Amino acid sequence: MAEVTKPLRADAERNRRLLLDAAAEAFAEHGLDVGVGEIARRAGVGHGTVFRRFPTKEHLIAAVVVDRMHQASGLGRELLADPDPGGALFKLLAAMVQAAQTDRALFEAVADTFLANEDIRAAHSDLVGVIDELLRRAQKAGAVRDDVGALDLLMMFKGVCEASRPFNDADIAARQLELVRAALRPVAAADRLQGQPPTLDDMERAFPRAG
Amino acid sequence: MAEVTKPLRADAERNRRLLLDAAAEAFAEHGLDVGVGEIARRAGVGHGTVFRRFPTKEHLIAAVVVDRMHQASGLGRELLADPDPGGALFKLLAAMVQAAQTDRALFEAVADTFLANEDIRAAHSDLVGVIDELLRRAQKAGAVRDDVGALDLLMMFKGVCEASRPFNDADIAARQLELVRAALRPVAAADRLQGQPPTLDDMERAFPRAG
DNA sequence: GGCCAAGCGGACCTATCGGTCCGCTTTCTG
DNA sequence: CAGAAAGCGGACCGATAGGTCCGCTTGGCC
Repeated sequence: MAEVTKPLRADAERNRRLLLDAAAEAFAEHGLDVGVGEIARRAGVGHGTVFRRFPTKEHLIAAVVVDRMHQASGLGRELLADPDPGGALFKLLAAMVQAAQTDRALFEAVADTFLANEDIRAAHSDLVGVIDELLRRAQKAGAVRDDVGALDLLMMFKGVCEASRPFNDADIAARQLELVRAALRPVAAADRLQGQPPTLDDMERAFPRAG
Repeated sequence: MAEVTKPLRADAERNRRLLLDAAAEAFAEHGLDVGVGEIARRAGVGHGTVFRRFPTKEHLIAAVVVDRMHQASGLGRELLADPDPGGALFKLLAAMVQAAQTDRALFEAVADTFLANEDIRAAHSDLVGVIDELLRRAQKAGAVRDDVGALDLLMMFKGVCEASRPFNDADIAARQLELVRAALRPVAAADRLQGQPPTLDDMERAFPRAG
């Protein structure tokens, strides 16, 4: 996980970025099944180069995923300063939904096998942390019911992405997000959810550490 | 689309069922990427047999999907007689969520390329029709906000499935479904959704007919 | 019971994928 | 500027997938 990376040579670093971008683009267009060859071609490098930088294809995917997650948590941190707690939370969700519409394929990766990857786990925990802060702020302000947790939110977010993905239509995604908003409105005591919100531990259980 | 199928020979018909069941099981366990060989082995037939009955692997997948969709719309029709309109709607959704938790992989298929398959399209339209009836009943009874459509529902359903899938935990899925229920509660005029519910035509646009 | 179409299954083909290897080139350092 | 280390890329490999073919078997009908 994020070793002490000695600096790459200039050309190597440049190619690394080219590859990450090309990979993100290729995954967005054709799903995770695009061949490494196609990615290399887009990046304008030999496909041997891919495997020197990323030991396996999974490593490459993981690197792209981590990249995107960092973007999201970065935005989330900025939004912590937003004067409108409820609005800030939904701004983040909206941005994530939009990003996800481009990077559809990556969410497959996160969900399926790759949470076994330590880098992704770390980036994911970080993101959950940020969302948690935004959520608590929104709850304290009375903008969101207080019987839901960050993971509930993240799951609903994922739901919106997956549900609206095939339409590839921003309006439809926005409509679904609006329904999420409705689901999150404060409710009468009688309508509160049973049980506790899922936790990161629940996820750990669902994704046992590699091995 | 559902040609006038001349009856199969007895052994062929038996093998067809064996294959469909084996395929459903294999897809559930290992995702859509299981080899045709593995499916054939489970069914206890040679893998050449698979390709005689289903010209390509996609046809096999489509057949399994159609099977499941018919089950859902069948249940939906029964529920139309349920004295509690709101409850009936959610009973169907709950059953579908549960089924989807087993047949995770199949939903991939529906979403991605396979709505290009005519059989699936037909089964899907039928299911949407049933859900639409159940939904209108529930709306007329005041159990559900009336600014959502059947496809809104189906999308949220899909969202719940996808979101809770990796947890593989019925409680978590139920919790998400409860949040959907919250989203569907009647709302004040000010909180109504903008625009119209998505229609089957929107889907047609998103999934152009094969060609 | 005998004939024949329908069905069967596994050997086989081909394409493609992830991944390795090695001779050549580029960058960095002293 | 020169030598060494790092990087490069494409030929190559093995595995595995979906799909075809054809000699043999089986079930259905007169």
